[in-house]
Parts: sequence; C-alpha cells; structure tokens
Amino acid sequence: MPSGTESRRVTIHDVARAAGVSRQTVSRALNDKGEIDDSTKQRVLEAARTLGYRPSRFARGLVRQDTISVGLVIPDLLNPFFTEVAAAALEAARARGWHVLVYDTADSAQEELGTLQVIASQVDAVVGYFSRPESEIEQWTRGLPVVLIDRGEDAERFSSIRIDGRDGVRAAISHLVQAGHRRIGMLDHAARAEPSVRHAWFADALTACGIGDGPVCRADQSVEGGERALENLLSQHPDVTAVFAFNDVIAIGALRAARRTGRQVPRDLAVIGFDGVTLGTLVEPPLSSVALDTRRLGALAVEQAARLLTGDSPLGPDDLVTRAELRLRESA
Amino acid sequence: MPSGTESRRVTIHDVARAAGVSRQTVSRALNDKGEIDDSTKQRVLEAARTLGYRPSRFARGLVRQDTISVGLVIPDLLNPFFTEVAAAALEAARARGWHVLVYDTADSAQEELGTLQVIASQVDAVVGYFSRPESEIEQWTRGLPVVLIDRGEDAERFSSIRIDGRDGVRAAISHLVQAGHRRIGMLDHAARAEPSVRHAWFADALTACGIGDGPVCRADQSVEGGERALENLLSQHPDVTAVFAFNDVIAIGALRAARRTGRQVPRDLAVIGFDGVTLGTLVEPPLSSVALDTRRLGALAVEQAARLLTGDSPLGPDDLVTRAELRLRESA
DNA sequence: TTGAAAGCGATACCAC
DNA sequence: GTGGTATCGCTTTCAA
Repeated sequence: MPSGTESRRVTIHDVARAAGVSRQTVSRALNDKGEIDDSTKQRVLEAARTLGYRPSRFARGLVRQDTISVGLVIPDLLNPFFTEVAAAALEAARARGWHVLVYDTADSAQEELGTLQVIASQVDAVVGYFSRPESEIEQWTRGLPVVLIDRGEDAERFSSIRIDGRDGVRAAISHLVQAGHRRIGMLDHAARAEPSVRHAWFADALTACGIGDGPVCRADQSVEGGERALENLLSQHPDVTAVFAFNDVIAIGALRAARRTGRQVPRDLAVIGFDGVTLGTLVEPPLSSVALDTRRLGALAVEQAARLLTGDSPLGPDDLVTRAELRLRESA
Repeated sequence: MPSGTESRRVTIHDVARAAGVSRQTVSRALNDKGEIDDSTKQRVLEAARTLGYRPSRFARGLVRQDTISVGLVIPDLLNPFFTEVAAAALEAARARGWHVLVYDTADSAQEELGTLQVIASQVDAVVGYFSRPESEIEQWTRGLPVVLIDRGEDAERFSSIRIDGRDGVRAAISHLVQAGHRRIGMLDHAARAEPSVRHAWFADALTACGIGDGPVCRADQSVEGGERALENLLSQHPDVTAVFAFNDVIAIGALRAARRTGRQVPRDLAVIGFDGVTLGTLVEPPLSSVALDTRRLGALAVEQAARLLTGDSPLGPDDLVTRAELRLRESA
C-alpha cells in the first residue's frame, strides 16, 4: 500500500488540532454539552465536518458503558414464523433501548457455528434458535447470558423458552377424529435424524383418541417441501384423509399440493398446521393451526435475557413456557 | 446502592491477579496465541471461568479495529416485502463478515427519529428506509456512509437505491387494457400527504394507453387496509373492473375484499400488485405483480455501503437502479 | 515463556 | 469556558 495515500482514521485529536483547541473541547462541542463558547463550538463543528470526523463507537462505549446489545439468532428469516418471532423480539428489545444484532443461520449447522464463533464478542446476551449441542454453545458464549427458544428436551445449561403443544395437538387430532377422520398422517420436518417433538405429541394424541399410529412423511421446511411431502404421503397411503403438519409453511405446501391434485380441502383432505402464522389467514382455504403466541415468545425471550443480564431473579422453567392452542379456520 | 453488593465488571486484570500472572498472559491464554506454557494457560482459563470473565467488546474493538457493523433500517419487518429485503441484506452482509443491527421503525416517523438518534454511535454504515428529510438524516449520521432504499426523487445528499417501475407499471396497465379493461383504479398508500411515485407511474401509464385518469383510493399498508380501500373504491366507482395496488400486501387485501363481496378474480375484477413478494404465489388466485428483485435490492445496498466504507469508487446512480417488471399470474 | 509499557479513541473530573 | 490528566479494558510491541 502506498504510504502516501494511506488514510488513517480521523480521531478527536486531529479535530482538536485543526480547530486549535483541546480534545475535551471537541468532545463538548460534539456532545452538545453546555460550558462552551458558541463560536468555539462552531469552529470545532466546522473542523469536524471538513475532516469527516466520526467518533469511534468502541472508544465511546469503553468509557460510557451504557448501551446494551443482544444477538438474535434465527434459522430462516423468510419463514413467516421466525419473522414474527424476530419482529416481536425486536419490539421488546427496542422498548428497553437495546440494540439487536440479527443473525440468519440459514437452517445450516455450519452457519450456526460461524455465528457462534463471532457473536459473543459483539453482544451482551444471545437469544434464539440453536441446534448445536449445548456444550458447544457454551464453549463459544463463555458465560454470556443465553436464552434458547424451542430447544426440545435437552435444554439444561441454558434458559429455554419451551413450547408446549401437547394439548393443542391433542385438540387438533381430537377435532379431526370427531369430524370422522380415522386415517391421519403427519408431515414432519426433515432436518434432524429423529422424529420431532411435535411428532411425539401427534403420536400421543392419536393414541389418546384411540387411533393406531398415523403414517409420517418428512418434509423440508418450505412450501415446496410441504407439497412434495404431501404427494409422497398420499401416494404411499392413499387412505389418509387428514394431515397434521410440523408447521404452517409445510401445511401451506400441503394445501397447494392438494389443490393441484384436484383434492378439495377440507372435504377430500383436512389440513392442520402448527405455529399459527398470520400468513395462514391469507391462503385459501384459511389454515387451521395449532397456534403459538409469537409476540409473547419473542417478548419472553428478551425479558429473560434482561433478567439474566441484571442478575435479578430469572424466570423459572414454569414461566418460560408458551402453550399452543388450536385455532380452527377452514382447512379442517 | 450498598457498596458491599456492588458488582463491578470482571476485567482481565482480575483474572490476571487470580491466576497470578500478568494481563497479557491472560490475553494470550484466551486468544489461543501460542507462546504460553500449557499449564499456565489452563490455570488462566480456569480462573477466567470461575470469575465469569468476559472480555469487553469495546476495549477489544478499540485495539483491533476489524469488525464492521451496519445498521439496517426497515419500516415494518412483518411486511413480507421488507422481510425479503432484510433477508437479502443480511445474507450479503454475512458474506462480507459484517454484523447487522436491525431497526424496525414501525412505519412511524417518531420511531424513525429515535433510531436515527442512536444508530450512528453503533454502526459503521447505515442502510435502509427513511422518510424523514435528508438534512435530518445527515444531522444524526454525521458523515457516516448512508445508503437509502427507494427514496423517491429527493435523494441528493445520499446514495440511494432507486426503484424504477415506470416500464413495469406501464406493462401492467397495458396488459389490463388489452384484456378489455377501461376503468382502472388504484389503491395508493396513505402514509404521505401527496400521491406516491407509483401513482405517478400509474397515471402515466393510463395516459400512454389512451385512457383518462383512474380513480384512486388511499390504503393503509396492510391487508386490512387493502380490503377497506377496495371496498371504498368500488362503492364510489362501481364501474371499475381492474385495480393496481401500491404494493402486494394491499393487493392481497383487495383480493380478499373481492372474494368476500362475491366478486370473482380476475373475471369480475382484475388485480395487479407491486413488489412481487413470494407470498403472492400462495394466495388464491396467485397475484400478478410488478415485481422487484428483492435479493438484488438488498445486495446492492450492502455493496454500495461497502464501497462507501472503503472509499473506492462508489456505484453511480445508473448502477443503483432496480427495474421492476410485470410478472403475470392469475389475478389479472 | 513471561512481563512492562505503550497505545487504541474517547469521556469525566478537576483544576485553572 | 477551557485544558490537563486519569481512566475505560484490552492487545501489541519489545525486553527480559
């Protein structure tokens, strides 16, 4: 690099020299403190402008330790459910005057690791979705307050906002059974090796309703994934008359596949999703869903982060639960 | 505050003392530098763990000036268009190793001001949507690189990613006219006092197609807003057979209102939106739209921010344009 | 392998 | 009103 062209950072010192004052006078002028002659102030401001001076946020943060930042980790911002959670978290954080760094891990364990590796040095607390082992999360966050969201059963070292959909799913299946359905399938999600917790609720509900187990098909977390999965499911199990989906996005895929293959919903096929995203009200027919309160979810996570941060009485497991409930619309 | 309970921050110094070494040795241990005896290292790590030590990101950032953060300002993350732009920007930023602070200004000038007031001290560059006067933005960002998105005609002091929908809208109207429509209305957005730029394109297109001006109704930026607006429009102008909406969210509202009032789309009423959000493919009937490349939009904004930041040849106005193009589906 | 000392860039407190 | 000095917490030379 040609040393002549090298552009050093403009510091407060440069401004001070240019304006012929001391550094603290510059500071005063820039921060609108009183105790400064107006003409001096103008001169300083002028110098700062011409030099293109901008205070270093690090230096400033170092001395006035006031601002708080949280990292929000989301698997896929384009999934409307996560969008809603993110929006809720953003709102809750803003209410506290916090700044939020958002990381979209693109549903990838690799990206998640990448995020883990850099996030700790940028924020005061971490909130969000992680699929990697807790030990690994701990290794990278080193004592940072961490609030996990929807971390199945294995949340031990960290606070976790649990989602309890057992009753909601049972209500859903029970509704289907009462409507006469006897062969109910599930579109589970395909990311992990084992069946999901939601599938366990599903199986549980079937038993409770006195129905044998239902056929399952794995689906990618997308509308297209849902479409493909429904087609697979129905081709393997043509007798299925109702499906429960891992989430609304997949359910909407099922809705589309049903329509495309000439099935009428709910007459020929009943569909119930999970999450209760607003998007569900916009599709045709409107989607029935085991719904979560996304605003509460986001707010709760931030609330717990706040408590962890200040050290005062964190919420216990019993307060960190969000219960899902059946929201019936027209698809079932 | 009882001085006995007061919890000072744990610094590197405390760890050093606890481990019986000097500060730089602690630094070495924590940052996996070589040049350190393994047993010392373990001792330090142990001490750090028990004390719950976490390095200050400000102090660290001050000395190794490497990490870059951008502020992303979005009017409403729940609007699917902005979600897509945000996701795109996030991805582009991540590719550069940048951190992204997201601010949702909730479509409110007040929140926007609040954001403006705090953002400059937290980021190295700002990207996004602003409705406040440029002078005000400048006042708060003080020379920070700023990239505006879709800032109508009055973007002079800052780089702005322009959206050119003139041809796209003209294609849309022309399509409607060819389909036999003669009375075409618009659902404009209601935020500003004056009609939007998109309305100007609409009016322009009507003229180009040799049609007198079309009736306009203002709509809030939401599905419900679109529903109400369509009802108003049709009750005041029952002869309207096609509508162009300010954006897809409003258009989807129109779709719903049409359905509810027993009109069939596109037979009784043709609807064309603007933005081309993915959501448009999920509604019934799929929404025709003057579509934008949201990924390009987000990527472009970040790209320009990068150039502004490094000082090398920023993109000129001609490169900062995204052209919209008509994407026909079934609603028109 | 370890430690002492010198910054990084800003603000706060206290003289003047 | 203005300037000197200490300080925030960490990393980076450079000596030992």
